[in-house]
Amino acid sequence: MNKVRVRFAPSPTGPLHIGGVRTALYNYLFARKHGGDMILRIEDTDQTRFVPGAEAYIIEAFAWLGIKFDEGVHIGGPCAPYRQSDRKPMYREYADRLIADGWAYYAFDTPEDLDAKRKEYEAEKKTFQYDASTRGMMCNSLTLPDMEVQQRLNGGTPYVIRFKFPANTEIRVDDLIRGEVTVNSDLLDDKVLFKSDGMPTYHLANIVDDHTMEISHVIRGEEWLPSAPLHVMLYKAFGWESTMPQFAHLPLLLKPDGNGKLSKRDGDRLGFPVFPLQWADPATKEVSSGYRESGYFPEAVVNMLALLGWNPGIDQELFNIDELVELFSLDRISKSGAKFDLKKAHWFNHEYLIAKSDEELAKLFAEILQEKGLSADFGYIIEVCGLVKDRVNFVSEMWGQASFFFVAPQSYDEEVMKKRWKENTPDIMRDVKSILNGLTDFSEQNIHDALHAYSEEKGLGLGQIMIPLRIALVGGTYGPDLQVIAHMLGKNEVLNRIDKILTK
RNA sequence: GGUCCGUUCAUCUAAGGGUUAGGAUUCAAGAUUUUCAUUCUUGCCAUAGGGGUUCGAAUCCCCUACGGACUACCA
Repeated sequence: MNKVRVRFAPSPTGPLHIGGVRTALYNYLFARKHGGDMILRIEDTDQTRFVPGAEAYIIEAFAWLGIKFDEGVHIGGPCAPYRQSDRKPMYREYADRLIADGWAYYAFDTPEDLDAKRKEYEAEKKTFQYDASTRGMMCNSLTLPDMEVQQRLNGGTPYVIRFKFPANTEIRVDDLIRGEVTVNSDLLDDKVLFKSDGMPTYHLANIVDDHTMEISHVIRGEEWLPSAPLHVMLYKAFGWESTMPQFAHLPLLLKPDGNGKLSKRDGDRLGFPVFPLQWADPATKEVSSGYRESGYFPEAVVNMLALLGWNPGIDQELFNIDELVELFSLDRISKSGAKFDLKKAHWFNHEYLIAKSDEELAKLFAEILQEKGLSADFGYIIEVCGLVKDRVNFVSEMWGQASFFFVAPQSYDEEVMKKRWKENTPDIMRDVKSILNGLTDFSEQNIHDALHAYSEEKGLGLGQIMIPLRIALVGGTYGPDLQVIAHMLGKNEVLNRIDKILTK
């Protein structure tokens, strides 16, 4: 087998969609698994859809995710340039070659002509297709006398170059995921390969680039399956059949609710990111959320994405990227589309969060504290993180679980107060205050022993003591062990907080 | 409309003709926790429908239904 070389080839028309990220990930895993190369190529043949910043966004997104390329626009390589607009001069000769060999022809039909034709057909409830059955009545180098064609070409009349599909031919695409797909050429239209603006279309540029870059496997989304026969025919037309890459068309990522392909709007509508990084549309200023900014760990996103449409066939679900590389294989990719599951995405992030060290989390949490204008001993923050990490899915949720470690509660959960703050509670709290005040060593053990002794002495249920005390210290009935909290806050703070709730 | 692809619990999926159809997430219950969460245990929940082939079908074939993609001088 030749060396594995795969590419991810996005269009810089906006932020990278999470489905595209998955496609890139599968390419990456496949390349690593087989010791091959992973290439980042930018397909910007449509100048009208170019969005500034999109290319940089794509590169930054992969850097964040830890998906590394061996060659590409950002790092160069033996097949440079890797941006199709920079490769523009080389495509023309390939189009000419196709024409010379009778695989393509010039077409002079204007967009208006084509539009009119389509309308005409539509009126008869038919669909117009530029193909073997209709090209004879259109304005092209097949119907015009050679001289006129030359005149038009020389005179600067706009034209496109179309692929000339042979009539009634079965075209077979061998897909690594779907098996054999056969289509009759009569169903395909004479696709434009070269546009009137001098740029190739995706189809031409793609095949030329994949060939010259010696791509061995084309792993891309299922939306490309319908044009795969054209691509196969192009390889044939160029005489590159023997080195044609193998195809693998990935199932689509679907909306979590209802049906259809996951789209940009779904994210905002359903509250989850569709993009790896936050993106502000330069034209509309509209901001779309990103996984990074939402607090997802890149490893969690990679793990989750890897399992959306592929699985290793074992019960394990948590894998780091090296394990994924080790286990990955194209034949375990499923054929049907996968719906994004927000809850499971949260779970993945939770698993990666609790696997992190308290210190790592403390670094992240310290940033949040800083934003709130709070500071604390780093050792203390580490301890807090250790206490609350298994209760959250995101670092950003830690504040909600741990604010009382840094500031006294500003309010008390009313519902809990109503239920738990009884008539005799103030008296109990006063007792508790003086008991705690009497402790010289404010250790967890001492606090525990003192409160238990008090409970027995007075014949009070622990709940009557501990829950009000918890409300005083925390603000509600949640949080880690109360003795631990009290110890960490320190005697003065504990006494102050009891005072505060008593005088409220 | 046409072409192509697809269809196992709510969701991601396992089971490459023979299992009580397995796991994970979600949800629910119980245990633990003086709180909340964690954790543990348990439970609920699926082969789209109909025909074949076969001793035997989630698995192979056909039809139907449903879903999706594509159908641009966009990728």
